[in-house]
Amino acid sequence: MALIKPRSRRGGGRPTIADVARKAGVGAITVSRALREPERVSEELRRQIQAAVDELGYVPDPNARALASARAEVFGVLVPSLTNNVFAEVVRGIYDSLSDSPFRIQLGNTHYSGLEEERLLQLFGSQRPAALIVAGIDQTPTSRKLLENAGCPVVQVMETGPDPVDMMVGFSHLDGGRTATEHLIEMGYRRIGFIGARMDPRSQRRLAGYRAAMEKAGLFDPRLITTTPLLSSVPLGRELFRDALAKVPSLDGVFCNNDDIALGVLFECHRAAIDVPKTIGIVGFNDLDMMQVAFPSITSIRTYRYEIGRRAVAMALAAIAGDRPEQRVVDLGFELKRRESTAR
Amino acid sequence: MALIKPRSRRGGGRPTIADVARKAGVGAITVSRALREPERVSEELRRQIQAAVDELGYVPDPNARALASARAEVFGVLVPSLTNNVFAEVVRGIYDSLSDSPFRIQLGNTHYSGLEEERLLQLFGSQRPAALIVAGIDQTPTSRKLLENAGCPVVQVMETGPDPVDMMVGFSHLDGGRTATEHLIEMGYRRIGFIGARMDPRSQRRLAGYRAAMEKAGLFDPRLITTTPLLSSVPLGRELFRDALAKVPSLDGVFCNNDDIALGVLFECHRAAIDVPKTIGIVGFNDLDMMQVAFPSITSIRTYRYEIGRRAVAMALAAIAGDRPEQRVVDLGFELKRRESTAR
DNA sequence: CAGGAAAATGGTAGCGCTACCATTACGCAG
DNA sequence: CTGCGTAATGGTAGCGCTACCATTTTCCTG
Repeated sequence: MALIKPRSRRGGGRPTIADVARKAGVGAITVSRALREPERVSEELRRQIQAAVDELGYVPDPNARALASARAEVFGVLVPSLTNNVFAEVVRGIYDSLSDSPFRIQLGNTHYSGLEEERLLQLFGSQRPAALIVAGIDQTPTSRKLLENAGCPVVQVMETGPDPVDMMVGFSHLDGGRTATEHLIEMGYRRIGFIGARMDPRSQRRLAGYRAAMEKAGLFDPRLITTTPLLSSVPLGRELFRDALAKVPSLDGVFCNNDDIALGVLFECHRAAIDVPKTIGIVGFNDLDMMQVAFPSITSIRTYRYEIGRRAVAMALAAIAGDRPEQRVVDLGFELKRRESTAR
Repeated sequence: MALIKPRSRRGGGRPTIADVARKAGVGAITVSRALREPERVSEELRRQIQAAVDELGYVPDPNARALASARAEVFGVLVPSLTNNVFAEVVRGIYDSLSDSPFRIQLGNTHYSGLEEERLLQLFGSQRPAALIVAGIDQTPTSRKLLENAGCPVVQVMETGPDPVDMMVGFSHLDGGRTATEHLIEMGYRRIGFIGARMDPRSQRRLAGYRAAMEKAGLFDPRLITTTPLLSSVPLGRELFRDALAKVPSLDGVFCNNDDIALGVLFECHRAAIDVPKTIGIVGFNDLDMMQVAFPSITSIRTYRYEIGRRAVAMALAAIAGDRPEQRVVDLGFELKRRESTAR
């Protein structure tokens, strides 16, 4: 009956780095190094240690690691919505880019609320993340300060702008809105409405692009604009279009703030037997894959959401590795996809 | 020139619990308690401590907390896809239910891969999460063992089944598939196809439900089934429908494995001038909100994804609090939404 | 008013890991 | 053979917090 030191009362008896070290006959620190910087440990010890790790089924405790190194292997990601396909794609890009790395992802949903964003930033910051990726460039002053003091690379995504906290990947929503509207004008539409839900800052800028194009063509009329603070959806698109049409019966085109709205408009046109594109032209935004198979297919502004996510991670990873990219603001652009819904 | 102990070289100089304790004139442990179990600290000290916390801007370090208590305030969530609206809704339910709690969420994307699931479970487990929520009930033996040994409440979501690891919230996909198919039969359709992409276990069970209904009615014909391992999408729905129709020109109805596919079918019908519901009846699955505004509106099986997420969290929270619910398997059911696409 | 339970507070000793600074081993120039 | 730079390894001391076990104070009961 040996007097063995009892297994620690707390940690649930999982093997620790000390167990591995004992089994491999080396110091704990060497195990730590073998795991994190293998090139600094001799070939032989590395093998021994690996064997011990496998045999014991050792998995490092990320919490202990984070505490000791004052750095968690976590990417904090903040988006305003989880169900909106646009952000889901960005998030997917982020996940795919990080799946082979040691980094975990901490995803936060701000619900389009600045206050919520501050709360989450505070929470995420307390973990000492390796990097932060946040959607949008319109942080509150408090949030901005939080980002600046985060002590890690920060990437603002979805949009580009003049004053990055650190890095940015996105495109110009204003230009997107203008391009969409100019296309409608070019195709001969005149009484072109803007329909948008959930007018977040990006939507506001698309609207500004719409307005710029309309004013330049001498077609602007505030009555052509229909918006709501409600969350965007296909049914809502249908409702808003009916409102818009009731307000301006001479409407002959719509630039929809996103594809959900556009689809709602299309369905209402079918239902009301309004000819698309003859009577009404429709342009969406984001180019969800259903746009190209809709009947008629819907013209839309293609955006590179997935790529934004990938790029953001690539830039953050580079910054973590020490080489700050010289190009701190990356504009991924967009592309107008001309389709049947505007082919008058 | 006092010999003040230098600010720790590591932790970046943020205030710690000791700083708060000093400022409030109490012991560190009392601060810890005031923050976690306020009712165990006297009114007065609580106020003093709160004041110190506010003044210093103290935020507890979750890593240190997790290490000391061998328990991280983290919910691990594993889903096969981030962009599929179905899982996005479940995840949204989880986030909304947890937003006012101290728990963070660790979201993992398995890409429908058992291996990836094992990897993530291993990773998540190493953090000692407070609870695990995983999609599906068909874990590999390794994953199942990992879940059983996680040492925390586990909720399997999306489906119900006979043998929960711990708890379950979902519904019967087999019954859903059967109900959808029976509806088509009842409405007078006879050559009813099944169209499905990404045949994960849930899709397989919907197919089984379809098959059961068809066989019972003496209508089953394997040529009516069209599937692909590709990821589901609206364009793919269109493709598959064309394939199905080429294979079986007499097709007069389709049960689509999900609403994306159904929408693709509808668009193709428009394009090919096939009358819905006269010539072809369409039923979808999940009842995305666009189904009710499509033209014609599409019959679908309504599922309660958001509610599944909420319920899963509620059950996990209850288990954490110590009261294991006696009902460990919760069936949230589904509802057939009859619409124009089957109103022959 | 003693006795004892309960409430309120604090001290100590880690949790499992890594930063920092030795220490040792080795090779090679002088 | 000495001296010294470099590579490889290890020991020590925390990281910031909480579990565990005192200790003190308060308040009841008989």
